[in-house]
Amino acid sequence: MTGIGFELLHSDGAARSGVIRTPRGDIRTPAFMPLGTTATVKAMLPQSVRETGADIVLGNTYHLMLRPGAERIARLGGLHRFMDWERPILTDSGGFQVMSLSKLRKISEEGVLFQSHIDGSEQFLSPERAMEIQRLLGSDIQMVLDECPALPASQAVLEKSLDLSLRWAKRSKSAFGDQPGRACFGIVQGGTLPHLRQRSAEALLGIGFDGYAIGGLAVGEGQAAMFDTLDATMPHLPRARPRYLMGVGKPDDIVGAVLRGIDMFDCVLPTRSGRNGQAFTRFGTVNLRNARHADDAAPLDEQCRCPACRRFSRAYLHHVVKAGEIIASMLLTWHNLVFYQDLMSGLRDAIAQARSAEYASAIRDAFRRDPI
RNA sequence: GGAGGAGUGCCCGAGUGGUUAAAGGGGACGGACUGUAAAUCCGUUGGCUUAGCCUACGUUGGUUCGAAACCAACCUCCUCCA
Repeated sequence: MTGIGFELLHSDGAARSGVIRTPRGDIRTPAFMPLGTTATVKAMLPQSVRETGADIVLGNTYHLMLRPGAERIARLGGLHRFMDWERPILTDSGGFQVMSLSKLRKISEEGVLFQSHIDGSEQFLSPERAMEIQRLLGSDIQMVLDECPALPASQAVLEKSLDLSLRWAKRSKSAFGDQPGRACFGIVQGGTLPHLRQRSAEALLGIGFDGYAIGGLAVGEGQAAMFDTLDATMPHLPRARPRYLMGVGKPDDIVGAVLRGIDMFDCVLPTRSGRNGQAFTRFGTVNLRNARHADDAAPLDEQCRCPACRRFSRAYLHHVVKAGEIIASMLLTWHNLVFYQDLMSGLRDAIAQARSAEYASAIRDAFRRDPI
């Protein structure tokens, strides 16, 4: 294997904790990876992102291809130096944009023709080009180009989509080639259909990847269906490789997935919700826009270590959210990333102590309760 | 003192006879957000016994089948002239 190392440290039922070792640093798993789609974790300085406990962040092939351009980033010394994040970076391939920008693209066997959402220009992304871009960026973990279908979808649609994704996976792996110290992950698709998930996983294993992602979930199927799909998929993934549930999720989604053996997560929620006035806390979600916080001198969570909680009142956070001040985005993003990272470290500890089910149950309860 | 102009729902502001409980914006209140077209988007915002009724467009009175809209007087504000 030319990629990266993965060391399992503890397991507790299906849940496991470990370390992914890369030349740019270790990634403690289960890991939450903040999104830095356009070469920035929005509203955060890289050093602050690190201080939340993040070992790795994401970048995005499609977005960076459009602006500022992969070749430009390469000329400027690569994505790590460009965005001042010297630790590992995982790049998504643009597969998610095949769904999220579905009105602005055409799929063919060869690849995806996007109409740029920025200036309308045509941009062609093939599996080969997606991998070339990720190599130019200097990505440590590169994702194959896939098609992420929205759910619900018919079996015929899912099957056709899956087959295309598998052909693209093979081309992606081939284009990835041999990059010492860097990894290439395959992406399992198949909607919520167990037999398709199995077929996808087995085909990807046949190609051989450094890690296996599960894509196409949390796209409208609901949590129960998502968990069922995980239950059906996990047995077909090798124990010795990292498993990455793409785009997930809410705290209780993550906890449920960790219990099922997932090692890696990414999601816009902590950052986007932070910019939209919502905080994730051990009491559940708190909407700082709500009037009930206006006179509340107490911190968001007196036990939280983040600056928003240590130095400001709920009343202040409410005020800056309502006033649309930039510091509101900064503070709530910071808080949410700290919450997510502490959630992950709590899970890692719980797994090491063989009490992950208990920990998970507490998190689920918090997010069922009305927020305080 | 004279001549013009204006007063609309929490605020600003459209509307000059019926399709107006009254556009639009803001504010307020609430909701959503899951590999980021998102510092975004959506809903509500007079009252009630809510398929309806009542109260509302400075005040009062009038014209009309019908008035936020037309007329008169009054009140308040603005501009210009003396």
